[in-house]
Amino acid sequence: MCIFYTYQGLPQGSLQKMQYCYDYPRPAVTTDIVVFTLRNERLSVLLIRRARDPYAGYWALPGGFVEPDETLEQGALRELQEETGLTQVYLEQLYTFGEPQRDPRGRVISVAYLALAPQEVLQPVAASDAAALDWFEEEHLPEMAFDHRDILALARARLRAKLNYSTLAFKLLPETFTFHELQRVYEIIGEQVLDKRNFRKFIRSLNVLQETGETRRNGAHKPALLYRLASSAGIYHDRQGTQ
Amino acid sequence: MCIFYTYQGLPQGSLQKMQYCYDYPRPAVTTDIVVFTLRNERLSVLLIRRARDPYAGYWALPGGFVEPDETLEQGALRELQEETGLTQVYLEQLYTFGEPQRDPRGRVISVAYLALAPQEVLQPVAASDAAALDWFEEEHLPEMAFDHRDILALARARLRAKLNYSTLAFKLLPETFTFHELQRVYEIIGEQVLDKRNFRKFIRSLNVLQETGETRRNGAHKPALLYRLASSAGIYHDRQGTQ
DNA sequence: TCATGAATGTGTATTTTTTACACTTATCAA
DNA sequence: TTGATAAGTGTAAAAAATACACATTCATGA
Repeated sequence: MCIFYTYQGLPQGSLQKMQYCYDYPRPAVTTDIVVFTLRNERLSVLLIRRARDPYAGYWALPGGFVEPDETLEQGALRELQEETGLTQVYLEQLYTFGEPQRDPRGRVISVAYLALAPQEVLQPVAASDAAALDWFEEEHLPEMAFDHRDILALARARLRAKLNYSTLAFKLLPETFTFHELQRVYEIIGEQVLDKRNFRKFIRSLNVLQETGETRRNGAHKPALLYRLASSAGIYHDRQGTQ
Repeated sequence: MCIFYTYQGLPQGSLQKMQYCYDYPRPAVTTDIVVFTLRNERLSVLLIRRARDPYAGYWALPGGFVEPDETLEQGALRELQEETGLTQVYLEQLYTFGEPQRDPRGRVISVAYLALAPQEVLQPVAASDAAALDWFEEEHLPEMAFDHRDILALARARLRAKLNYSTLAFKLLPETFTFHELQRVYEIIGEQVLDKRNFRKFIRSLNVLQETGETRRNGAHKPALLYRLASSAGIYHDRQGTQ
């Protein structure tokens, strides 16, 4: 398969436009990345405004075609870097979307990824082509291209579902953080307020916190202890895994 | 994209072998299906013996190329039907495998599915090309082709992890079943023995059982009541989702 | 310097859930 | 009629989750 075909009899234009030929039709394969972060105490997703048809003017998830020699995850990371400048994100595979009609240009199968990062890491976004990139909160999503709204919805649901049996929440915080900041992550994603003492008990039972010894002064009150995620802590995937 | 290219100047052989040409290289996309069932109180997986290279003589998961006008799930079901005769199975997407080197013939991205069915539904397998198809227990797996061993391992882990927050176990039983049969499913997949009374409490708390009113006589003892999964019962995906 | 305001940090009692555990019942076969 | 076998049931103890209130530390300003 995967033959690089150079038939000399083809007109010059055709040669450059259609070099890759196969016995059977093949779908295009892309990655789409749902990047979540917390901004102003709101869960926000990074979208790109499409310049061209189809869906010109609509907003889309970052992503693009998978290249021949990269893994799917590498492809997702590369596209994210190229389109948004982001490099330091946590990434996990979400689901693969393959409805035949999901892209009007033809068959495109997309492997969707869920990405999480603290806002601090995401400053590069501001440096990019600002007009075409923006963060959106759940309640104020723009019109989205393709089936990207569905992908986003699944990512949101997955994030919420995994909160209680994973350490995903920590991926939305900088390296060191206070107990209260961590609690806010759980509250915002879970959309419910939590009792301070019970929350601390819950986190401690995970056995993944490490004291830094540092504190943070934050105003006219007692300073908060700073913690980090212990290096021994895994991600607790799937209660093992994915869905 | 996805152009049907018919350049008349090509030699006859080439025309039939390479009709589909694209601007950029595209991976092939396949589905692979991990079909689990319970046979003789053992969790077993359906494999196909490969006749050709690569991996001639090795065993592989059923699956194959996704066609242009079918969804990924339809592709998985079609391949399963073509290769094994199975039609009535529960199917859910597992994970997408895309290591560049996973198939020596070239770039092949595989969307893996987890399938479950009661043994009763799986009789067609016997009718198929018997030499090339077989069921294997976990402890006696043959040498497997490609990365299919990894796919199988992930499916096994997912199945076990989802037992306690889904109704997947029911998909391994016929329409009506006894409490004890259901308990055996949990015990076999979870690899632990369970207390009869606590198990019954647990299942009842799910609120998905419907009495049929029938009983099953099974030997020199009290007959067991038969139940079915209530039609109102969902799958309890993901605590919503996948990983 | 002292009083106030504001967020940090801690423990216990109650409720709920999970676990451990043993005997009676219905049927078949001898 | 008796014995063997799997079905079916309830309660007490332990563990986990929940509800709930006050003392501590610091900054600020009177």
